Amino acid sequence: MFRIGDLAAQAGVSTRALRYYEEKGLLAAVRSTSGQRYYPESATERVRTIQHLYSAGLFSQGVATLLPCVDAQETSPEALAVLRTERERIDQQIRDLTATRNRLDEVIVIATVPGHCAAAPEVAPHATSR
Amino acid sequence: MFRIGDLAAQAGVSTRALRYYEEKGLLAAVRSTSGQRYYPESATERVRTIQHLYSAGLFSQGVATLLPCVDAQETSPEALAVLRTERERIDQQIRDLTATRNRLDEVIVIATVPGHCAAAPEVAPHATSR
DNA sequence: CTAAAACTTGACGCTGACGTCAAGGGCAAG
DNA sequence: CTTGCCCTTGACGTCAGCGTCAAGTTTTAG
Repeated sequence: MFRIGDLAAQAGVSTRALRYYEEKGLLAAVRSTSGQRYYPESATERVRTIQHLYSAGLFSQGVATLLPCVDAQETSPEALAVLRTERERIDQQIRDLTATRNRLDEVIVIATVPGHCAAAPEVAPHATSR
Repeated sequence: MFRIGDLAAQAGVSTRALRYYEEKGLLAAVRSTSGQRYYPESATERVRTIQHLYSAGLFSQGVATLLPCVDAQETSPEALAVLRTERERIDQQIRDLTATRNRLDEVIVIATVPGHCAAAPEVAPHATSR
């Protein structure tokens, strides 16, 4: 059983974040008689999952809905709808990011390759160096 | 030459956003003697570019640095560093998002396919229905 | 000319995931 | 027992990209 500081160190987040997750119903903790939080080993993994979902653009509400599915394999029909919606959103986001990345790559190539040619891709026919 | 309301409608953003972009040095406007803003046709495209960069996770400062490169093909060495840093960040973000999407897909499959089997992928050998 | 619509600057509000004090309580070591 | 670190709740602060209201000016339509 970890104390909050240990879990924070393990998972690489702040104790404030962990209390915030509890407040949002994302992360439960066993309390000692004096009120101190204790977490099982599995909490580390759960915190990482929470972080992933957050960084995928979900809000606390969405994370709260999807967490039971992701780690307990229990999927309510309501959650399934959220799953599909979020999946689509993430997929779209990936497409947008890929497009933006390609544009940046183009700019980088133009900036680094001296003899650049905007209109013609100028790809080597069938044999590149190495 | 568009007025601010026209440009907002064309680009699908608010007038507030356009003034904000100007404040951040992302979008210049010609001013009439009375102070009203006028934008060239090309502003529509520029606004879309700004939106793309924002949605890729850049802050105003980063957008301001990269904009001259993206639309004028002038890349300072300072900007090139930002380009590469942001490109890496976006690339990492794409990898993270893809991983998260795959996890969601897994949950969706488990939730929708009745006879699910966690350990074995159970892919049909070489002939699926339809 | 006049009224409505669109524009101006200025400034405060909002949202979300925390950061950061503040003021106190708990607990193992010497 | 006391020192010192870790914990508790509570509450206000932050940051970024705008939303929104206010009060006044300008442009456009009839």
